[in-house]
Amino acid sequence: MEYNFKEIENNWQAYWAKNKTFAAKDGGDKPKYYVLDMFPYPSGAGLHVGHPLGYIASDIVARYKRHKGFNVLHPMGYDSFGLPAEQYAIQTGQHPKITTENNIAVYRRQLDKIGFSFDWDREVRTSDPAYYKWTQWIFIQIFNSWYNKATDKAEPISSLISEFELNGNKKVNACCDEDEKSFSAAEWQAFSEKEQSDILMAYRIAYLGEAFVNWCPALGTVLANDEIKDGVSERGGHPVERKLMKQWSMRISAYAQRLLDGLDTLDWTDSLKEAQRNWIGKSEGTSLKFTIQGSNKTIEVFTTRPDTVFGVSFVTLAPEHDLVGSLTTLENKAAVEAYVTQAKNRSERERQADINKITGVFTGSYVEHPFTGKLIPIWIGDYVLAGYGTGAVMAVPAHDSRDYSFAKHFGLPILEVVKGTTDVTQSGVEGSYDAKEGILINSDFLNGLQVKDAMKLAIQEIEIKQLGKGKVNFRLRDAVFGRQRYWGEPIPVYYKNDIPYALPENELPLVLPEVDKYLPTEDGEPPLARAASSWKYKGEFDYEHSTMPGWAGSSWYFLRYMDPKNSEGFVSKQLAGYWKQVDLYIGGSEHATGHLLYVRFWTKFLKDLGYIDIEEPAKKLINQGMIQGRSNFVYRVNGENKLVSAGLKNNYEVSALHVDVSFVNNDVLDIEAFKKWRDDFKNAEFILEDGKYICGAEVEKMSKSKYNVVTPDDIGEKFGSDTLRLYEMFLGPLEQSKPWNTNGITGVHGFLKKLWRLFYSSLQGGAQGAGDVAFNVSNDEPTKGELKALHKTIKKITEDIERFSFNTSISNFMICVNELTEAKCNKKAILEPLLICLSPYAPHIAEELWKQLGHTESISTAPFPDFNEAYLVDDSINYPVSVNGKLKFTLELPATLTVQEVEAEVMNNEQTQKLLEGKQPKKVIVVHKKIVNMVV
RNA sequence: GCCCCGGUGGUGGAAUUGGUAGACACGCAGGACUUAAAAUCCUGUGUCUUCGCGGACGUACGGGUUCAAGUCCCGUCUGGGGUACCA
Repeated sequence: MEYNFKEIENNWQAYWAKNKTFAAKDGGDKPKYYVLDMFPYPSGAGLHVGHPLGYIASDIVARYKRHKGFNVLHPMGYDSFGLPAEQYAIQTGQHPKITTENNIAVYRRQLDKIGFSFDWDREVRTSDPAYYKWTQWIFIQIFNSWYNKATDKAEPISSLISEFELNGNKKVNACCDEDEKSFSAAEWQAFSEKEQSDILMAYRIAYLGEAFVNWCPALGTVLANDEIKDGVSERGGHPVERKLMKQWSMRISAYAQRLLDGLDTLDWTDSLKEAQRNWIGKSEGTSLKFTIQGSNKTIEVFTTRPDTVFGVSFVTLAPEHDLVGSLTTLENKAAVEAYVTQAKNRSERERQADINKITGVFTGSYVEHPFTGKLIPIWIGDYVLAGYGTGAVMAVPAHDSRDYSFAKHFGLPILEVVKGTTDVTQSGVEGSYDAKEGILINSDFLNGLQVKDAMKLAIQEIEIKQLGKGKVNFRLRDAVFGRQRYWGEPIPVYYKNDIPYALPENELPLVLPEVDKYLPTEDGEPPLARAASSWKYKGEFDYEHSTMPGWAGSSWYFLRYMDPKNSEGFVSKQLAGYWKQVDLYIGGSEHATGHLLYVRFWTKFLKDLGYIDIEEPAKKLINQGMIQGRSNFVYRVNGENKLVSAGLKNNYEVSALHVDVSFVNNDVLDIEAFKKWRDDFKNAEFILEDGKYICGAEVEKMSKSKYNVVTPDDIGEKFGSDTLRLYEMFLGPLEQSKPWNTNGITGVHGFLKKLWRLFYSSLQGGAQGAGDVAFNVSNDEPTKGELKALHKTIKKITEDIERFSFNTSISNFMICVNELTEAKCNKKAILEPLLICLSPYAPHIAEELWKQLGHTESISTAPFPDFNEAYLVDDSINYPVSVNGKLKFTLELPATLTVQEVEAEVMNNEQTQKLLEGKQPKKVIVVHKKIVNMVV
């Protein structure tokens, strides 16, 4: 029987589905192991070969852990709310639900074909009302919570209300909007319901607030920062502008410190943790007040360099700063007003476009230096951001590059206060000295101190003089939570007398209503405003018209898989307690600062409220690299219907055209297929080299428009899924990005055929046809060599899986099969354990051969073979002998020899004598069982 | 600019704690089987040099540490990713 992968793979996929082979049990004696993939957005294009890369890796781990005796949870689902389906709906009028369901069906078929061991009974879809009911429920919990800094966790809003009733807000230490006024208990009682609601809103973790958002007029929606690239929307490339809008937001900033601290407990890559640290952007410094000349008002700045306070040569305010109006003197009024208007109207895009253009204007006013009393001019500049710190900076041009550029541009003084490697005040020296190293000079009481010590002392002095205090700032902003779109979870809120109320939990889910069109209304309201007039709470009160952003559903889905059918809660406490954290999470690095921050945030929140026990969603995380496409080109002679082979293109004026990679094999074009592809090439003339048309090639992103998309289906059709799985792993390290090419696929396919032949061979050796050979496995005792080959492989494979080095495992399997083929080994005692090792990688062929060996149960839970060191011990060791570190020859010596005996053997050796030419080596180094090195 | 990760044959890549660089696979060349092809099998394949034995060089580049460096340290070049006026 030949290796008929098609039949084998179909049979076993049907078997697994029918027998629910991979269903996870919610408990039992086995230790649990949770392997999770980032679930896909089901796009219309289906899966391409890049998608399964991570899924194959996680599937190998899941299957391996089952062999190792774990109760494995390995689920899959769909992040099925999203803009593409909505865009499609806008264009075609088809309901996004329909498109989404169709796309999911395609994904499912493609996934099934690859033979993943998912527990499909636990599938979740974020767009399913039974799922988003709980997304909405969690939103309500967040809405009904505030962040208590005293206990450093989220608490129910009811505890805050009680405190307000008792003591007002004087003793409350919360993460809330800045500029909250203080009030007493009596004042609280006297506030109207609307006033109370507004105050509470400033404390809620999910809150309705005014926020500058990235408004995209063309899409009629608000975009997150990570949806904007180069000032235009990532999708569609439309211009984006800054606009102040009422928006639902999440107070993720309350969790900044915990999000930062938690990173230390995680087994994630350094680069990913670093990306999150930068995003959170903690900076320690101090606030400092500058008194305005001729006034009792002050300007408060935030600085991380209080040590350089004697180097301040001006103060810069953001154009939006409150004091701008009152500080401007009469003669500067016109210039300042013009500047402020211009700066405010500059969209984010324009600001980014001319990032290096320095602009600013002098107010005409001065502040007094807090220590020297010297007068310092107040400027306005849009390099200062209104939303960060206090919206004002003390400018120290000698030691801050932005202040430096500003000072240079406007001819302001530059005072050196830190003696570093360069003196910025010297002519010819360009740029500031920003390093936090050096000795303080020109700085009164700080003179002679190191920067670090000067910082401490400066803060101390500032605090004593009550000019300000040490402070920590975070770059992390609250996340806007509303989208003016249709295809998302409705926010479960209604409005009564202009006050937002959360829906009662027993009225969930608030189902997405039908609309006539998926566009904003004429007056700019979101699509949900198009819902029938009956779509009102209690038939009377308007619902919120925004929907949730894409990250809502994905911020807790890992919990739902634990208890997917639960109708009483988002997850039961008991099952959350059983499955706990994700043990291994695999997904793309593009989610480094989006999804992976939000899911950590929600996890911490749910823990604070006692629903789950874990602080972090995923212990270990691996980013699989991107699989890039490899595009092929043909070269058309300009103005003619003539195509030139790549090697000859320099002889002509040509333009390169993308050609569908399915007509190209090893860069050779299938001319007949190509002619049929597009009518305009039907009569084209081809200029060949060596009788072939050679295409040009380039590595690019895999995309439809570049005709370089390769789907797993094609490979599966030609070589089978086991080959696809092995090949994707064989390409290189999981985390590395690499272009897809099928050049080596025959190698892994050949390996599987060779494995098959170990079981189905007449064992005549040498060249043999693929004739009809019977299953032929013997029960003979294995030889020492065969056992060594097997156990070497068990050892390597185990180590490889534990460190997620899947590409090297495949090599090791190849080596093993090569050795067994060489030894003509068809012994059950060797082949049976080998099959178990291989089954996580190539499960179909493993199941089939396992069955042929006489087993009636699936191979999937067969215990992983134990590795026995004894089989690996060699009787002799092949010592490399080198002179001055350069290898000269190798010497086979008994393993029992001691270091001294090895040295003696080497020295007495003929070849050594020849090399030394009678001289004595200065030194001989023998590393036992490793190497011998002589120094001469 | 800053932060992170890389740079090894014609190609993908291996070398886990410093210890025989190039495993495994592709490609290429030659050969066997075949009327032929496919499939399969065998041999060779880092570069230079030599008829050959062999020798020299070799992990982006320049230094250093070490008996020994792809691996550790310093500097430079270069590719990829993240981030961007965050005071």
